[in-house]
Amino acid sequence: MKPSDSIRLIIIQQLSSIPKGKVCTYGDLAKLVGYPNHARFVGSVLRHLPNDSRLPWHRVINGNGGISFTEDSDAYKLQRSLLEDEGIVFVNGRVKLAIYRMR
DNA sequence: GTTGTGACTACCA
DNA sequence: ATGGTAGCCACAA
Repeated sequence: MKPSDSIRLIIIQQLSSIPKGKVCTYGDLAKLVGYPNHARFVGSVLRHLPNDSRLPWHRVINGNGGISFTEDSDAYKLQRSLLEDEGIVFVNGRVKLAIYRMR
């Protein structure tokens, strides 16, 4: 088992603890699990998640408060609608500040 | 080894 | 606000 595998597990564990209606950034998530500067790695972990995973991957957004997909992509539309279903409001492509962020 | 890549960030002009 | 750049670091080729 590679060291990065345990990081992966911790990231997934933290991810699953994000409550509905809240979101977290890649960088913050990385920092939460004790690995600052691993924002990209977090993204990489999410990218490799199985499609049937029940993890709330959609609650992870970038540091600008937006979705890290191009606006015309299917993934963008999916993530956004999932968040809006949880009551998260978007303003100008960004998550509205009042609801944005956990902890 | 080396190189290129990315669901990222922080800075700076 | 916006665009470019430079760190960042695991991973795949």
